[in-house]
Amino acid sequence: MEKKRVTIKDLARTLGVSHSTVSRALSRSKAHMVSEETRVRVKQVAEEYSYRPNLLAKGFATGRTGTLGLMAREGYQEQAGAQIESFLRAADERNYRLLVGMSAEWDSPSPEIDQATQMEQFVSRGIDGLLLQTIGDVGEPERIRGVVDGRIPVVTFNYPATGFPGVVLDLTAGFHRATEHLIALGHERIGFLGENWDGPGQDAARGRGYFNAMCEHGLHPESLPVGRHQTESGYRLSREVKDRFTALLCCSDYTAIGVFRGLDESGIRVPEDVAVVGSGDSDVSAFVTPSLTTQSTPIRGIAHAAMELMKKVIEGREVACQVVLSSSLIVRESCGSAFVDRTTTP
Amino acid sequence: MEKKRVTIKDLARTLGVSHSTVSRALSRSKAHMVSEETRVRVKQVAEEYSYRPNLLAKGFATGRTGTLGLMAREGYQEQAGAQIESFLRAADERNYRLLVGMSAEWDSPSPEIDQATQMEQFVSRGIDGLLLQTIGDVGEPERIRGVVDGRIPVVTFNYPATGFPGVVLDLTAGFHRATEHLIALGHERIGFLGENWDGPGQDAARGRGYFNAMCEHGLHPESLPVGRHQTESGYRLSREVKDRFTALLCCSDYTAIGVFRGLDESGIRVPEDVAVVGSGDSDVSAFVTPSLTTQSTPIRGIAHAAMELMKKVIEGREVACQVVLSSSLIVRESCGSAFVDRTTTP
DNA sequence: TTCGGTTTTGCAAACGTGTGTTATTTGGTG
DNA sequence: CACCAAATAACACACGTTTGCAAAACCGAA
Repeated sequence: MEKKRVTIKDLARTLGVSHSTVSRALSRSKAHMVSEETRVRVKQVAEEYSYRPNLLAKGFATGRTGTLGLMAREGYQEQAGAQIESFLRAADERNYRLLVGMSAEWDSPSPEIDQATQMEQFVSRGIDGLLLQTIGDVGEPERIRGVVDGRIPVVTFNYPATGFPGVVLDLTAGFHRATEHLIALGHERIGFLGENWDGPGQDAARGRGYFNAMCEHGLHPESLPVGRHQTESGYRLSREVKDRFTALLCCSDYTAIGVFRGLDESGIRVPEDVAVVGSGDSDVSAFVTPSLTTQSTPIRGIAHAAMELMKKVIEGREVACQVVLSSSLIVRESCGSAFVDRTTTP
Repeated sequence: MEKKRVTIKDLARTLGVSHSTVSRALSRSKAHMVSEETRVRVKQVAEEYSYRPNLLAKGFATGRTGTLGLMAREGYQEQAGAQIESFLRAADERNYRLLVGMSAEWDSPSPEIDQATQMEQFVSRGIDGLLLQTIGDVGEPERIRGVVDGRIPVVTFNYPATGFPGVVLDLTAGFHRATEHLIALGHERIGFLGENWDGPGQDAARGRGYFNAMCEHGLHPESLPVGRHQTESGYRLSREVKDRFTALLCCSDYTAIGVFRGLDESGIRVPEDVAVVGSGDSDVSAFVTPSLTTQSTPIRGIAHAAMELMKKVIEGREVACQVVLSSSLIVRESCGSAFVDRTTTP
């Protein structure tokens, strides 16, 4: 262990030139050209000695590291992972490495480093930009500013933060559409399994779509807060509400699967007795029984859009625009298809 | 943008001391103590000017960065993400940051950077150690050695690589047990949905357990290779094999869910007609109908074990041991429980 | 040959921090 | 007061790379 790596100076010595020449030969700087002859000579020797630049030193000297920070939020067990995966791919394709952090929100078992500290560490490590999963709570933009302080570009995703460029999925419109879909099918008692719509977060964004659609049709909206473990929460809630609703909107496909189970155990059929809508269009949603009508959330699209935005911001071609991606409703079996009269008050 | 950060020299200037004194005051080096008085003075001024050390420079100077590299394998859509998440937590708890990379295996849409290049970039960026998801193919240890060359500690997970310390889950024993469970329930025609058992990879490790158990009971093992998208593959395969088997072992819970759907559409009931076993014990597995008998794969345990091992290796207290974690079988509904005579040849 | 201009190369400083060596101060004791 | 040891601070260099500036080499033309 601890073998010494070949440096630019080593190459210079064996080549009999100065180390600055070697540096220039390897990194095609426009000013101060190096002759074609020495360039090939340098490259050949570098290859021969299998020279690998010390990117730490390089970043230190230039101020750019080719590394981006990704701060994700914990919470959605499966989704968070898939999202990180998408970002990894998107970054990779643009030749960026990713320093990944995740801030715990709920039941953190040990005293972990808080988000601000983590972000500061990222900045101190010389990231070229920060991809930040926002949750849209009050004071969030100020908090970000406090840490980053305009030193490095930030691109947010999941929720807009005023003053920062970001990518946002129009969950509100998506759930508005989903709710109207249910209403068009004749449903009136429609429940929303998610946090209340006047708070921050993604669930609330969905909730507002639901809330608006309900109000527009003179229906009474009602939310049932979902806890940490989505599938289990869906199960539990569905057993609690039983026959109070003819349709349930879930903020995650996994919640919907929990609902399936809970209703099944109560002898309630989906979609005949109760319609269920999910969100996420995860791999399984097409294959559960009944297959799940769900709001698509294009996590790859988000990652790509965020990376493109980041590139623009780094190059100074963009300052604070919001890229809004729309989500579509994927209709499958879990809501039925025919119009059914479900009026209970004769 | 591009605001200048406060450096150690700035502090030294305002304090009227040398920068080395400031450095020593902030990083309690054992030799060359600094007086308690100046220490508090320095700390106070550092706080006042909200000094943040340049970790890039620090890493450059010391050779240690407090960053670990995590090279994951793409493939298991949901699982890869969850695994990264577990590692993030485990690293965070030990005050390490994570540079994460993921190597594409199958249908990479664009010419991405290959694994070796990525690993070299990680090393060049000065990681203190590499957490490497191995797949156990031939020549893997040599390839790793070629890149890392004994310069930084490596801890593998998922599959042993000779010469490297690692954490491995005993999938073989797990599937051996699962197979025996099915045999004990009276099954004889048991199919394995996964790559063949003589190849590399996790599926094969599971397959060997299946293979051995079958042979030990004089039964004929058969594998059906699963493609990229697990849920869909489970669906497709289950429709192809129809009534050739009375039990199916899946390498992922999601494959099992696909199987559920496929069998259901063919009018085959689970578990009455066909028993199904999954792997992963994902959140949904307890809530699908029927709930899934599955092999637990403690991804958090793997992450924690790998991090503990990494710490030991970095400190030089360990060289090349393999930590073997065992997986248990979680029995639920999808295999039935009573012994049923399923002999078809009268 | 000498000159001017262009291309190529070398020198040296800089980036921020850590640390070995040396110089200074401090404090106690004879 | 003088002296020595211990504690503390300063000086200087190192880490590997980039880059502005100056020097050198080259080349063609007067």
